Amino acid sequence: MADKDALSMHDDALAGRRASAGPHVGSPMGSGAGVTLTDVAREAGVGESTASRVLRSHGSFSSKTRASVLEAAARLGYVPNRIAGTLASTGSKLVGIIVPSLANIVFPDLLRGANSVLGKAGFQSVIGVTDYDLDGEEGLISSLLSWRPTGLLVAGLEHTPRADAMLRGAGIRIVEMLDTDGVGIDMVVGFSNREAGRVSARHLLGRGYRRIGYVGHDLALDLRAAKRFEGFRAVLAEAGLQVAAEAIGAAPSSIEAGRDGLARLLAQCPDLDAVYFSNDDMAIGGYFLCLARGIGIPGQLALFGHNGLDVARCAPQPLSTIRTPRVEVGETSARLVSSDGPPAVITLDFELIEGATT
Amino acid sequence: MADKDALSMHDDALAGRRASAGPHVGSPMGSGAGVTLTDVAREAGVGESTASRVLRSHGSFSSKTRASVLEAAARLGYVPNRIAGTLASTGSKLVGIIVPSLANIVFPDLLRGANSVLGKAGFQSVIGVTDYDLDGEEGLISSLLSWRPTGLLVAGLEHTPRADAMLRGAGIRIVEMLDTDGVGIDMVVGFSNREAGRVSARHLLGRGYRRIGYVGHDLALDLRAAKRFEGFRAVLAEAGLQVAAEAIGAAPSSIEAGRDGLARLLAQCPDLDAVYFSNDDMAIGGYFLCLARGIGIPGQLALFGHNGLDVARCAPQPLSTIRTPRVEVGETSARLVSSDGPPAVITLDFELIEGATT
DNA sequence: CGGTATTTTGGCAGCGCTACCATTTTCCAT
DNA sequence: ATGGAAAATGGTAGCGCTGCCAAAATACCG
Repeated sequence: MADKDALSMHDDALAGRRASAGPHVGSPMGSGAGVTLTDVAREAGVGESTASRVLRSHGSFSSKTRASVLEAAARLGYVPNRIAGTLASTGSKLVGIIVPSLANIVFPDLLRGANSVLGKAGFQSVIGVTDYDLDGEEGLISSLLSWRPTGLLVAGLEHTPRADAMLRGAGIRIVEMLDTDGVGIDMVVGFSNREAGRVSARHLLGRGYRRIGYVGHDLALDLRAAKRFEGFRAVLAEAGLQVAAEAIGAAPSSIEAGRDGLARLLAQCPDLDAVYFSNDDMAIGGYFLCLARGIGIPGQLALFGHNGLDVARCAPQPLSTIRTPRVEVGETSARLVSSDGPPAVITLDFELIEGATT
Repeated sequence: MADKDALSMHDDALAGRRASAGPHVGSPMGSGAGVTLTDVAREAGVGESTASRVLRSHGSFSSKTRASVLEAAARLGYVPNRIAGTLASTGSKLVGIIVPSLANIVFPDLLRGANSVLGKAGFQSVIGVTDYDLDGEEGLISSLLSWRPTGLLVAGLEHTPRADAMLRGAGIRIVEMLDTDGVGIDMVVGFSNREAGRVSARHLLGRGYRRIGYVGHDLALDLRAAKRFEGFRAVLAEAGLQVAAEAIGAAPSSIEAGRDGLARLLAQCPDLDAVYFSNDDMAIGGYFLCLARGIGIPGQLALFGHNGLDVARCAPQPLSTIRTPRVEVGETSARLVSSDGPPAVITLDFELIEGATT
């Protein structure tokens, strides 16, 4: 860290990374806030546009000029004003990301994938959290749009009519993530939750389980979990079966909700031989309940989750579940958001993990 | 068919959303993108500044004017351009948040707290992830600063000299989070990790454990974990003891790393009576190992973590740990970032949770 | 009803930067 | 040298909005 130019605009594409001009750091007084391009240009004895070109490594300039501009910028502690830059140019180098929650690791995973790719491409992520509220999402969309982002990544395909209209009319790339069961606005990156539910059901049926229960969280809010459950029941129905009992909590998914949900389910219907959970958090809760009560897994009761979290993979008995490519969805979405191809739907594969709980 | 309810309700919701993709909303052509305040003003038959005042509910205007401006804006699908607004005014309504990682739920928790408070106050969060790299942090700081945020929230007190200089010189509110063991730049919100380590050690000693091991992750990167360990060892030293053995992995913390770390630790030193983990993820990994191997907890081996995660609280034997106020730190930081008081250090309490593993 | 408060309103100058264009300088081949 | 192409450079018009100020409309008072 000893030797980058103070300018350090972070975009590595910029020239000047190796200029190593400044003898020291810290600007003379106050700081770089307030130092404008005009100041730098004057200090370097060049025109404004020349300074701008150098700082952005865009266009041509002599290496002499380059050096003096960089030196002046470093000495003054110049920090470019991207707000002004964005207004003057076109693309904003901002990408909005909207997720329903940050409490479930699934979404931070998504963010992580997206942010890492975006960062490398010189974009900044602006986030919005809807708390699973579509009206809240509508507000966030309008709010994010006002920053004139290059594109918007949104979890889910369902939106209010107004949100839908805003997204369509925004004139920017929209990527809807994590769900391919439906019609997208522009780009869609994800997997089929319905199919995941189907695969889960087939797995349980294939293992011979017949008295199957379901433990889930609020389905009116988590539309993707609802689609999984739908696919799950469809397969059961094809086999002439149905879910023997279900416990659906009103709270968001959590380990505790899974534990309590399974307790209620068993109270209501003690002779189940397998339980499908809305996701791994819930399933781990169920698993903990079984451990606590000495319920044999999978002999007495089989457990199946969804997502493929670390905690599920590392449990004494690895949880049978479906690993979803959350980080990859984020990465792919980020890659697409600045592309200019035609609208597309990208379906990524999920993976059935045959753990030790089925 | 008894279970049809949940789904049908869900189906309706989906159908409704999809069906009513609005007849209007959004301008005749293209869309709201491109519609400027000037357009709205012209359409409403008022001056630009009047339209601006109405749309911001700032200043005075007749209710008649208000109605026509609002109507025009709605009809044209006007979306204000905050970039231009920010450039023209002063405050940016953007707040930068820098965290080392998104893979550990601790930081999403922090983000969640901060973002929820910020959102309510009309701010947008712009995030940066350093991957525990201080040089990366430096780049992110400079990058975020270029968006002229109202303030910056940063996890941790340690920065490169250059980053430190940039933060001091930025002329905006800086809040350093999650650590009060050191000197801050402006505001600090967090708790003492060193003290948390001390409290943890005292707890173990108080329960009579004497042969204590440590399982941690890369301490050169996670400075806060290092401070905890330091406090922990200090108390042991005061009691004339020292850590009997330690296993420190090079990878970031994870359940798997905790499991493997404990395995190595036990291989190397089988007669421990307690283990202190760098955090709950690691501790849960250790717990799982004990379950798998049939190691009695806490009889044979006691486990102690840090953070107070859900998974630790809900385990069959709740983990003994320290609950840290992560969300609160985020909330408090967000509240402070737009304040104008003098610099301050706010120390929040952590809580010792006497679980069943010690 | 005149005259002074008060409320509304519109014009316009930037905010800091980039894009475009015109100009100047440098570089070559002749 | 000498014209012409290429490289460098500087001037300047906005980008869309807000803040300031003066002008216009309305309200109020005796």
